[in-house]
Amino acid sequence: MPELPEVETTRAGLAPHVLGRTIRGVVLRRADLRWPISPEISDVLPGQRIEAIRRRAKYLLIDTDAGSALLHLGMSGSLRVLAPDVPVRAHDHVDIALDSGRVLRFNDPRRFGCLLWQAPGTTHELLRALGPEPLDDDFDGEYLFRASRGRRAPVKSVLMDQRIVVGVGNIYAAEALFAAGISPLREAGRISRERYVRLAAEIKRILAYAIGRGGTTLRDFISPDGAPGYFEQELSAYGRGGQPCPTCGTALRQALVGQRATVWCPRCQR
DNA sequence: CGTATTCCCTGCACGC
DNA sequence: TGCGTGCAGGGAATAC
Repeated sequence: MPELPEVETTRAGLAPHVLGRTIRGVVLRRADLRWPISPEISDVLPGQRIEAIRRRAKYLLIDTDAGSALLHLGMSGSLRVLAPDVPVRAHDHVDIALDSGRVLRFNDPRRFGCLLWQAPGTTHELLRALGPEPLDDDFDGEYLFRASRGRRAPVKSVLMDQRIVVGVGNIYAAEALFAAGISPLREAGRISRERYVRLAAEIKRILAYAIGRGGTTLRDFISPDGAPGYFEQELSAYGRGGQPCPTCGTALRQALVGQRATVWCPRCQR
């Protein structure tokens, strides 16, 4: 389940292997992902040089002068740089062969991911309405406070709304709310500026920490075992429903919020 | 407009 | 052992 930290570590791990490389060819084994893979991936990419690899929200952008590949890992996607003779496995949908002799391979069992095309100088429709990056300076408590005025939805749903802020998925929403002492059920429009300042700070802290951890697991990006793990041991709330709160020992509660499994401490989070 | 719900897909953890 | 069932989840699409 790639969340923002996993996407960022993927970007950073790929960069030294793909920057400045020319694409030799593309092999498409299966095109029906979330949406059909754009034809430009096969038709335009070969022969192009990779000028940059960027991240926006949980999307990766691989830039060339002819346009950009826009890729989302969905819930189960992974990108690895491999020697050309590494056998193809189940769900290896796309290979992008590089002039280094290596292959950039996209695997996605559940096919919730996508691989689309963004023309030069344009912004893809999927990226247009996105909110700020949580680690950028324009995202802070004051911003969250203003963006949430009048919103009656639970704060967790608002945090996970990509138009408000990108890249805060189920895991990190749960962890940040726990760290900030805010109940995920609380009406977003009724939370004080002060508490949003704390929440924004916790979001930044936890994401930055996870990116730092991801970086260490991804050092060996070429190995077949390149999948980044989360710091599962270190999660305080996510996936721990029924277990004692790490702070006060009260049993953590679990319920659906916006159709997402949600865990919180009824004592520490108000 | 904001909010709630549904759906896409496969692997895995269960229980019998 | 093997099957069926339910769940997980990002986020667009749809329904209110």
